[in-house]
Amino acid sequence: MVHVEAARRRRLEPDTRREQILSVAIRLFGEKPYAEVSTTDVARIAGVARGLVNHYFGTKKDLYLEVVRVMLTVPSVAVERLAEGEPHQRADAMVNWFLDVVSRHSTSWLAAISAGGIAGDTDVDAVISEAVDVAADGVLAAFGLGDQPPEALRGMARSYVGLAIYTGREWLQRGALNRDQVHTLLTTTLLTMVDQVFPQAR
Amino acid sequence: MVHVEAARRRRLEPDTRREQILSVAIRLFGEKPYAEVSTTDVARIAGVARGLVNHYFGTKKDLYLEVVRVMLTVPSVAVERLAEGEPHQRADAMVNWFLDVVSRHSTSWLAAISAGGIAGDTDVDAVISEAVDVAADGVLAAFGLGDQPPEALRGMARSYVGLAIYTGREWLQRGALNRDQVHTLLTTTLLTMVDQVFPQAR
DNA sequence: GGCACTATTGGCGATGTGTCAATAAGCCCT
DNA sequence: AGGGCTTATTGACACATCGCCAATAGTGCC
Repeated sequence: MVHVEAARRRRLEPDTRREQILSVAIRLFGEKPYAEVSTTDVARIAGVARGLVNHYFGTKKDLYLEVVRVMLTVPSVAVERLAEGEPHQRADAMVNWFLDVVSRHSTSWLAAISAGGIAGDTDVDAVISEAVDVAADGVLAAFGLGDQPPEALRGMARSYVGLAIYTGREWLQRGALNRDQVHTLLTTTLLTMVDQVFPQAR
Repeated sequence: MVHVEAARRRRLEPDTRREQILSVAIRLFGEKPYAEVSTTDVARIAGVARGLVNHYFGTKKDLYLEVVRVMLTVPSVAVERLAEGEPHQRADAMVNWFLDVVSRHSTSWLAAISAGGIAGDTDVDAVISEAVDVAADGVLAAFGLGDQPPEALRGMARSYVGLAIYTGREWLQRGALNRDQVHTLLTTTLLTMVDQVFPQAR
């Protein structure tokens, strides 16, 4: 006779348990949109009572914010290494780096990006906006505009990042563009913006 | 003594009632994000039983889709009028038209755009994506590339629209850019893309 | 004025979420 | 080894929202 264990309750280190639940949440939110993932699902798959999820992460949205944060956390590159050579080379290197990162984590990246607002949700927007800020500052730094940039300049850089994001989706999600096309589009526009647009925001 | 009417039930034409409820929904979804608007709110403000909302619009998301559709429906311009003159003039006219439309309906436009996915919700994405398609086709038409464009070209045009959207937010929501700066950014990048990027997608 | 059509209501059942007191797992100390 | 204590974990309660549907009552028509 098979011995059916009554799934005894196990007690883990808070950090361990927290991370375990988080990994389950990352997987689920990567598969289905926010509304279609219930904390009950997360708890059940993690083999845990639903109350525990709330205990560790507070509200469901808090958990989701944590997930998006992780998904958008990108191996921060040594930006200094990009800030070398001709402008054309810098743009090329930066775009390549972006495309590498994005294509490597494509599914989770797409999920996180298209989380752009739980229909305008303030908190989620803030998290994404922060990630965009980091990327934009990276762009500016690569062209030696990194220290104390005026707000307008940062706005323009963020716009460019927005273009990169949108074009990335066009490549990875829609499949309307291939990597080469995305590459030319992004390098070309980046160079024109650095040359002709950025100077307008002194 | 004040005569307190017992709010008698009133019977309207289905079309009228539907539109009345829809207008309330448009207002509410323009003010708060999706999750913070309940069909109960909509019904109460419309002075109607909640069941009626479901009766006319089906599910809550269906109602929301309808709202986003209306918000994104833009006075379609006579594109032909944009397709005149030098490329620089065409770009200028197109960007100006976009900025006019967007600034006029700024609040509802922002709400609809930042609805970009109820965290990746498929249906909402489809509606927004459709609006982007229309705009992208407009861009192509303005430069005489409108008939039977290859999919890659449409993808590039959509990317540009994505840039425009993102830059618009940077202007109207963040306030990091002023209209002039947005204008130069969009015209400059549009011209480079038409000149140097679009040709790559034959 | 009565009747039929149907717009409108109100309540039921199901699902999901946050909270909190009760429970028990596992370590420490004797 | 065993009893006690900390606290990780549970389970249930209260509340909100949603979709659905039979019952109700305006309103125009004969």
